[in-house]
This record gives sequence, C-alpha cells and structure tokens, in this order.
Amino acid sequence: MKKQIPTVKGARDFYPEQMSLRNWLYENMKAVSQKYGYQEYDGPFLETLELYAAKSGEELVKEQAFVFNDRGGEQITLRPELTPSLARMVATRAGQLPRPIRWWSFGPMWRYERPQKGRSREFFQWNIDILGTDSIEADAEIAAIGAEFFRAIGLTPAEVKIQINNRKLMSEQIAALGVADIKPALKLIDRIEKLSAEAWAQYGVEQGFTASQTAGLRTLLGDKELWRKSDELIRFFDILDSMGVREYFEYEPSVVRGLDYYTRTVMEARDRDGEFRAILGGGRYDNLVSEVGSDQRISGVGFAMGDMVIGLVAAKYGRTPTFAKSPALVLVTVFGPGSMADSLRAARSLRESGLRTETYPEAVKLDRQLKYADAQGIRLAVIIGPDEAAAGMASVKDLKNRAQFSVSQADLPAKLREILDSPLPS
RNA sequence: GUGCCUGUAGCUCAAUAGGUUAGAGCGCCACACUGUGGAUGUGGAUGUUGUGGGUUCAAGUCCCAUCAGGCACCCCA
Repeated sequence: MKKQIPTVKGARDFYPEQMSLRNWLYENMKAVSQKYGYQEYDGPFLETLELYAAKSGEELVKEQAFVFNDRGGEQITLRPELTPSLARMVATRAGQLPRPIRWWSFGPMWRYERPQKGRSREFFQWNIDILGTDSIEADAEIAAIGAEFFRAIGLTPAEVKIQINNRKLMSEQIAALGVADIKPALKLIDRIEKLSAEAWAQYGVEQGFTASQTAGLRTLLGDKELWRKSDELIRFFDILDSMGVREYFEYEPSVVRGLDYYTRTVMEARDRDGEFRAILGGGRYDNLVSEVGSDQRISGVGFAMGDMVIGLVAAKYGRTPTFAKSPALVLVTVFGPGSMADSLRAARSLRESGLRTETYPEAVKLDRQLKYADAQGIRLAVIIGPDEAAAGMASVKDLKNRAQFSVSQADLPAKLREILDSPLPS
C-alpha cells in the first residue's frame, strides 16, 4: 500500500456507517426540536476571535480555540461553541424577532484539545435555546427537551440523568459563608468529585478560602435538599412534573458548569454509571446577548449536546439503529451484455414509480450479482434474461423469503411496491 | 499544554529469554454452480510489524525521537 496521508489529529472520517449514526442523531434532534416548535438555524463556522473574547471563559478561547490569521491579517476562529454566534444573530435582529425565540442547530465545532474517548478536536453539536423570556418555564422546557431526546432514542431514566443546579442559589449560599468572590468558589465546587476530601480542602485553602469556608462549602455540596431554598428550583421541578419528564432529573449542588456566562439554572446530563463525560451541558445566560451588541436585554437558556458522548452512551445500551447498507430496495441484475438495455429500462420505470433502485453495472455471473444484493441488504432482485425478455416478463426474487415469481415488465413497479408494502411474515 | 500506557494484514489478536521467507480467525476476492444469494468446501491476495533513527552478527521484540490513539490532569460536548 502506498504511503497514506493521515487525518488531522482529532478529526474523524465518517464512513457510511458513522454517517448513518450521525444522521440518526440529527434526525432525532430535529424531531424533538420541532416537536416543541423550535426553528432550525445556523451560524458561520468562521468567526472573529473578538466574538468569544470576554464571554466564553478564558480557557475556552485562549487555550482551546483554533485561531489563525487570514491573508488580510485578521484573526479568525473556528467556532468552539455556538452560543455567542446565536447571541449575535439575535442581537442583530433584536427589534424584529417575535419572542420568545426558539431556535436549534446541529453543526461542527472545533476545539484544540487532546483527543480522548468522547472528545475530539472536530465534533458535531446540537444547540437548542429559547431567548427573550425570563420565565422559569423556559428553563424547564429546555431541560424537558433534553429528557425527551433521551426518551426518543430509548435511553431510560435508569441509564441517564440530568442534573440541575442554580447559580443564583449557589451564589447566595456561598456569600452567606462570607466568601466575597464567587468565581474561585465555583471553580472549587467544580473540583469536588475529582479530588479526595483532604486534597480538596487543601486546594480550597490554596485558593484563599478559610478552613471554615471550605467546610461550609462541603456541607453545602452534600445537601441534596438545598434546592428547596430556591423558589426558582422548586417551580422548575414542579413544571418538569407537569411535563412528564421528572424522572430524568435530580438536583445536584456540585454542578455549576464552566462557562462564565451562565447566571441561574445550570444543567448537565450524565450516564448513571458515570462511565462517560457529560452528555450535555447548558444553562441560563441573562446578559450574553447585550454583551455582543444589543441595547435590549435579552436573556436566554439552552444546552449543547456533542455527538460523541451521546453516541457512546447509545451504543453502550444498544440503542443505535442497525446500519442499512444500501438505501436501495431493488437490484436490477444484468443477465448479459445484450440485455443491459432491458435492465436499464426496467430500473428506470422502477425509479420513476418512486422505488429506490440499483442496477448492476456489469454483466457478470448472476450469483455474484445476487451475492452483492444480499451483502448490501437489498431485498428484491429483478432478473431479465433471454426467456423473460422474449415474453416481455421479468423474474423477481425476494431475497428475504427466497420466493420467486414472474411478472410482466409493465406490472413490475406496481407488483414490487405491493410486496414492499405488505408486512413480512415472521 | 503536563504525566503515564499502547501501536503487528480491513477488523480482533498470535509470534519461546532479540534468531531462518511474521501467523490465525473474521472479513475480502476467485472457483465448486457456464440462469440464481445468505451455508459449506477449496484456493488466493493483503503487512516496508505507525514513522524515522540507533544498539546488535541478528530487532515486531531493546534504546531514542516523532506521529496517532487511550487513561489521568486541564478543560469540556
């Protein structure tokens, strides 16, 4: 084999099998989004660095974005996330969009990270957001859509969960401990499950917290009933109940999320076994739209789900669909060089009747052609040899139940459709 | 960006303590069947052992570098 040029690190080839998985995710995302009335949109893949500068968090921009200079010397960024683009798009038309704005998207994002399981440098991400309303019903609707998606692809509450917290609640609680600056506290919270109790307390002290403050934080983070102190969360869980998805959710005080722009509700979905990293992450952002150029204050809430982790989780539980190799339902075989025209004509009439049809491109031995049909999962094979041609007939073989019969070429499309429409005896 | 682990045919893996032309299963192709698929049988192709150096009489096996993947950190979808 000749020397091969490898793919760019962290970029993936999508062979038909992977492509069908990606499309399956896309179709389910689309279906659930539309079920709730969300409109599809997309932003540019290329953005200015400026868009992300003060909004997404230092790390994401400085360390993890693909940034390069274009020929004019402008700093261009391959989008590492979609929310800032969304915020700009909404800000641009702030005056003319009817509210609430319900939008969703599925497209590629890039982050310059070390690839690991469930994490690559080029990945696809579902984003769904509702903007222009502060109501907690909007937060709950977004969360419910996440749960509905899991349900749609067959993931049960025993397999996945969506953890909820509220940054406003946490800020109040943290302030009550006498902590002035919230940001480092959120960072400390984010780390609690990764460090031992001692290491975590030590880390807290290093970050400038007193021993009693870290102890207070630990108590806070162990309090699964903390949500009862937040009117927003009480209502939030009530609404989920009415929406019929409550069993997917639980309150988790240690979930605070990394992005700087989240202000209140935050959410994060995980598999119950804790085997994979977060399936989705999101929350409410009250100030982002005005920060990217709107005079009006437009708040929003949404989440993002990457294609990799959900793919791994779905595969683990056997919920990914079986891969259909060929979209064709019919293969028209070619008996010999002289019968090519007959086969092409038959295929044409089948296609014109709406049946997805392949032809075999060479007049090779029949068994090879049937073997091909079988390997491709094509159910019906049409054979037009000299005998059939002379009588204006065609032989049809149903590879699924080995049945074979003959039919006039004129009736072929109707007959094949009839077979495909009738239920299979199992 | 840091540390650790791994890297052999398309896939999953073998190859005594470094020792003759690197093997198997699955898959692939051909034939058995000159008008008929999934099974079976027979035969066949495929690897510069990730890449580049080095040590050695001899390297898939040891050393170094590099690339890629995985794990932890970081961060996050």
